[in-house]
Amino acid sequence: MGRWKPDAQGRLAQAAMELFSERGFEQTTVADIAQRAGLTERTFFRHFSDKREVLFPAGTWFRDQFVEAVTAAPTGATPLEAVMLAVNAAATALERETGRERAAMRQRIILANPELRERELSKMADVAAAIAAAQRGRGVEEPTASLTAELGIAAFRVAFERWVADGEQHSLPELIDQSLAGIAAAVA
Amino acid sequence: MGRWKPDAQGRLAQAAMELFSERGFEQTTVADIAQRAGLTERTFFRHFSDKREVLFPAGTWFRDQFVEAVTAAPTGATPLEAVMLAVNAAATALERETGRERAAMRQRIILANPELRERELSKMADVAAAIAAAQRGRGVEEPTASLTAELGIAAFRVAFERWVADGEQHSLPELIDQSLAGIAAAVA
DNA sequence: GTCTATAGGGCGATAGAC
DNA sequence: GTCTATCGCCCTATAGAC
Repeated sequence: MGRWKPDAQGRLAQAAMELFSERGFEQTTVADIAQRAGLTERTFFRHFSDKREVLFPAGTWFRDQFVEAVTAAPTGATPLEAVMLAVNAAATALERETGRERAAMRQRIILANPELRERELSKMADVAAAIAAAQRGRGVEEPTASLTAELGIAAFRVAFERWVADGEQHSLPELIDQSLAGIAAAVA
Repeated sequence: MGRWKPDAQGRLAQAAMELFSERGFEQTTVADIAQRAGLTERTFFRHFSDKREVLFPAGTWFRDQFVEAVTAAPTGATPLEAVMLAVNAAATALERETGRERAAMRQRIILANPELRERELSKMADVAAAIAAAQRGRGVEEPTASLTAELGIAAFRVAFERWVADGEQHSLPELIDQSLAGIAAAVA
């Protein structure tokens, strides 16, 4: 046994989720979170650059799912096909690793607060930029690289919102397919 | 002449743009902005809910350009056509009312700071949500309403970034057309 | 207009792990 | 010895309360 209890970051993230659910993001101070995790305020800021970031402890994991799938797409795949593969891969990984219940709880917290909504949008924009860069790495030129990346993120966003809605029965990859089909139908 | 100099909000916005350009967003305090505008810190927060908002003094004007154009689209127009009309109308209005130079300066400030980038993304997400609502008002069903809205915003975003880039010669509506054509080509 | 709580950064001290 | 996680205390600016 070390001097400190293990996984300080995980305990902070867990405590934050609980407190944000119980009394809301605004009504929870960083000191509250740290206290519940058995740590101090100062330590919180060593693990997370700001209070919102505690809801995104996965770092670049999510973004990496997209980037790796784009990079691994067959050489013959069109730019849009590469993005479609990536969105599907990321959706499958998210459903497997996080699960619908936890994703829905996290989404409820985020939607309840404008600051958290902003941070979520920022993370998705980072993903879009990373996808565009990966596309350029496969030889796709601008503006196609950015446009297909934005298209993929748009499809993901719409599918995700439906996935976490009450009463939704379909799996995330199924909803992604519906999103992508909807885009194709709208443009046709 | 009234008791106060006119257009307090405009003076605050102008002072903020200058100071953010000169020394950056972080290095500028609200007190600095208020002082340059000849007002107090307290007055700043009566006009803008937070420090970032001073870069978005137009309120809902920008969003309204999209919504009005979607609502005014001919009944026969497809969902995507309605969005295309709206994006073009908003681009034309922006180029006319703001101009490329001022838009580019504002964009430089925003890109230099993550907090401002987040706020910008949030505003664009508000526009997308408003477009989707206007589409539903025309009888377009989900998820098509949201997907076409996201598509339009994606086209606008990519075109806008090119427009404010150094050395760009095309007008914003021209770049919008290229974006929309790029989407059609990628999906075809 | 004044007062105050909280976010969040700077810096140094501490005490394990190695 | 070095490295790293934790804590303590100081500070300022934001932003909301009164």
